[in-house]
Amino acid sequence: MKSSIRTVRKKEIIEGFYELCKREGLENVSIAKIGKQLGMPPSLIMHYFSNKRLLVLGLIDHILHQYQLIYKPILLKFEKDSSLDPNLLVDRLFSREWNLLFDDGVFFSCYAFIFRDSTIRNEYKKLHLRLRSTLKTILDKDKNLSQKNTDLLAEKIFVVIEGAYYYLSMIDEPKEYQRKLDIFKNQVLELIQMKQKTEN
Amino acid sequence: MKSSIRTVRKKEIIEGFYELCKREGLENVSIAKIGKQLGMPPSLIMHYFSNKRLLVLGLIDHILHQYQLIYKPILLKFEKDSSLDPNLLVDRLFSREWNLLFDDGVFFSCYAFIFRDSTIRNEYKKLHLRLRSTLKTILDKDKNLSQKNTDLLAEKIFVVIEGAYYYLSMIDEPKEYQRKLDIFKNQVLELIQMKQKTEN
DNA sequence: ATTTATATTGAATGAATATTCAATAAACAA
DNA sequence: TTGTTTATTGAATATTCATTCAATATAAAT
Repeated sequence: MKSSIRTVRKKEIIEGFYELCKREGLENVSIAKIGKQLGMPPSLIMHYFSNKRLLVLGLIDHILHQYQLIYKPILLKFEKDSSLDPNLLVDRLFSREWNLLFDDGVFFSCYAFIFRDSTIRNEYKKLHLRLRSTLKTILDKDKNLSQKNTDLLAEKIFVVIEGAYYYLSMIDEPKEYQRKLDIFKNQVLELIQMKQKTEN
Repeated sequence: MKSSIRTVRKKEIIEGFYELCKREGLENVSIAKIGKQLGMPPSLIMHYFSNKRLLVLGLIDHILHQYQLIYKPILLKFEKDSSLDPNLLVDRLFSREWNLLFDDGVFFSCYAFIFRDSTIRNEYKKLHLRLRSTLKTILDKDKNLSQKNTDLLAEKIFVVIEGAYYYLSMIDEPKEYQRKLDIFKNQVLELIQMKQKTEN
């Protein structure tokens, strides 16, 4: 009830924008095209987003929100159990089921904005800090990792995840993909099971 | 002498394109703007690149070429010496002096194309395979790493480098940047000095 | 029911877009 | 020098772009 027309429509517009970006690429989407996709005049879109930058900002907000929605349940699953099966954790961290909900092309197109827009850069940064922090919370629950620097460990784990996300996006041959994925999963496993030093 | 007008002009156009992308972002650069920047009519640009896709393709070719030019000397330095100082290697791998020659924003904008253009995807893939292969060659020269799976090691090292490249791009505070950089450099050092298993 | 605020429409704007074309100039080959 | 290919120009195309505006409809508040 509280969701006024305004809120609903803004969401609808951003989602239409996102769909078009998936299909045609961010650089090819115009306000007119979004209007056509949603069956509304461009002027209505301008009514809610008074210029295109705000529209892009809204899209990025949406994407980062999605990103978080997908990662978090994976991680929260382990917040219930106080014991931690490293293999299971790693499996979940590298699970790509989110690919159905989430388009990598749009993600990287938007990521490119961080280099010319500090607002966007900070949003991205905040998201990644949150992801690391959640992972640390989970690692802290593991008795085997007590007295280890889990902050540091979370940092090292995520840099592999992000490198893998970047690198694997180029691979379309399934066997090659799986082979490389296994390497990176193993790399993270080794980090978790390593005699972790406290200082860097 | 062998460089015909055609070759020279094409290069000039791509470089103008690249400069504009740095300043204004790939999505805001038009053929007319490139023409203005270079003092030539848009029709001349179309004479050499018959449509915009070819222009983008040329830009990506240029970028990947630059990328390679910057990495390779770093790595080739170690091809001369048969001994390998891991600290020095890691320093070079993470050196960001290339930032002066190379714009990260343009790189990621172009990277986003891999998701909708398989030609571009393959170009990016080829580049990354080459980088890993060069690193392997270097690692193979180190006696301490003999009988280790250097293929695998190169893969693990580069995924950290790439994750770091991605992640550090968000950090503008120099101290924080340095702190994180040190973590990732150390992570690679540990990989090199680790008792590396032969299988995965 | 009347007022007020918001939502929606459709038409219009001028600027910018990629691309085409015919004409001229320069470079090259014979 | 003549002929031919390539380089360069500038004007023109139709289309699309983000954005504005005034008019109308709907919803919310009184």
